[in-house]
Amino acid sequence: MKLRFRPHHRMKSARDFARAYRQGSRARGALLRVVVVPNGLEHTRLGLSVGRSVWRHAVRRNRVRRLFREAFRLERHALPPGIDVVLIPAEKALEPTLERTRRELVGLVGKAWRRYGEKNPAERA
RNA sequence: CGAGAGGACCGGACGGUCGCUCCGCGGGCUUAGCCCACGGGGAGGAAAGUCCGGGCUCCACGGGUCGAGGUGGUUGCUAACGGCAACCGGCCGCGAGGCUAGGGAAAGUGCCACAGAAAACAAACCGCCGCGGGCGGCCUCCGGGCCGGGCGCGGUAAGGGUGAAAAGGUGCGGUAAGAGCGCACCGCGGUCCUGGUGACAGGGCCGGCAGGGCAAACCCCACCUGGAGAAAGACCAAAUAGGGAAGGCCGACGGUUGAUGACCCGCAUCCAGGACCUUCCGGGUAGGUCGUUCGAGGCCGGGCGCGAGUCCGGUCCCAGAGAAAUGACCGUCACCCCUCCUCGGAGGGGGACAGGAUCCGGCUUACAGGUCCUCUCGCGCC
RNA sequence: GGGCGACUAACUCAAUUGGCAGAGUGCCAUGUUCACAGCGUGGAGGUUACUGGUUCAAGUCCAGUGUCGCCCA
Repeated sequence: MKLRFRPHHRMKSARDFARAYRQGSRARGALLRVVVVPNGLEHTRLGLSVGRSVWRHAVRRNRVRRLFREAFRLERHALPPGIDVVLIPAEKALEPTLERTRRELVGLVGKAWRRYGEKNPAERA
């Protein structure tokens, strides 16, 4: 199984993010807030939103982004296909580790995806 | 050895596994593209702050003056600069060196609180000194003499006091007391000479002294500046709506009896018109491509220059992302700290400031640890 | 990426041309009341965001740094 992360695995337009925030279901943990929404594609896509309030310095902010992306890359096949996943840091001044982020990512996406099914029973079929 | 001054530089190294991106070459497929394999490139000295200057792009543009903003020793360097170099002056340091917005206050305006007599036209509070008349006290050889405080007129700027600042400083002479009043040295102003491209420096002569500070207050002088900024700008260009042109179709109702077929009705053709169809054209949104990395470029050698730099030759291609890559997890070895001890090992911990977004030249700010060179002062030894 | 602004007592704001940093609310003490509120009296509280410079003197002028906020799209 290839653990690739290609450009088409990334949410690229403001419309994608707006749809996720408007229609998606959310879940929150110690490290992550996640938003999930179906995207009508066969694969799962990732969106990152790491703002300036998390860390003032770009190096620290990039560290958070890169760890989130790495966790998504490694766990992509454990997630439901055909959804958009937006990851947002849960706290300011976050210093995540890869192991914790991977565990929390899988758990929270599953939780949010179940919530989406309860909210939209028709689409689930 | 200790204490310091200046400058240059580094910013862990190597390897493994899984990934990202660009370029080259080859291959495959369902061929605007996607995928695979191989080789190569992939953050910084500040990439940062955005404080200056330029390249580049678009807009505006006849010239001059005024205004506004900026800069401010001189000479150079540079594409340019508020940068840099060398030099000059001032201040600080025993010194190596450091700091320096450092033009003009005899163009004008303004400000100088409090204190103080007085804060800029100069003047005189306490003083000091002289003269005048009067008062009191003491002495007396009865002529007067001495002392005291007060008043009036005048001299003075030494002393006191205030202040950040009060009409050069020190010394000697001089005087009723004083004062550049006179003299010497220092300072200052003018003028001439010499040296220097120059800022300035040195010297001669003359003048007894002109005159406060603030221009990062207004201002004057000299010089500089058109505006916007890559989200600049150029090109390609869906879907939908709308605009224009041509053709088709309709022209049944409706068209001052629309025109023609002499006239009327019908009919035909044509015209106007049309909410329909096709094709084309231009504008233009989403989206895409370019701008976009070969450049005031790096390295090496040589020439010129004290230097900043510059010229010549050789050589190299050295990040180009785009919801935005340069990452994640390990191992080994160096470096630093702590603990243990069989003094050489074992165990544990640590490594700063910080991430390109159009590109350069500077400035400023942040920074663990470390390397090298030159110089100064002190102590000791030879 | 580019262009601007603000920062003064615990809070909200003043401070002329540079000349002793103030006001209201709040806080503390005290009086009044059986008690509380209110009112009266007195008082404390400041590195003027920070670091330098100009000046005799800086909250004010100049430069740099930090934090917060706004605008362009």
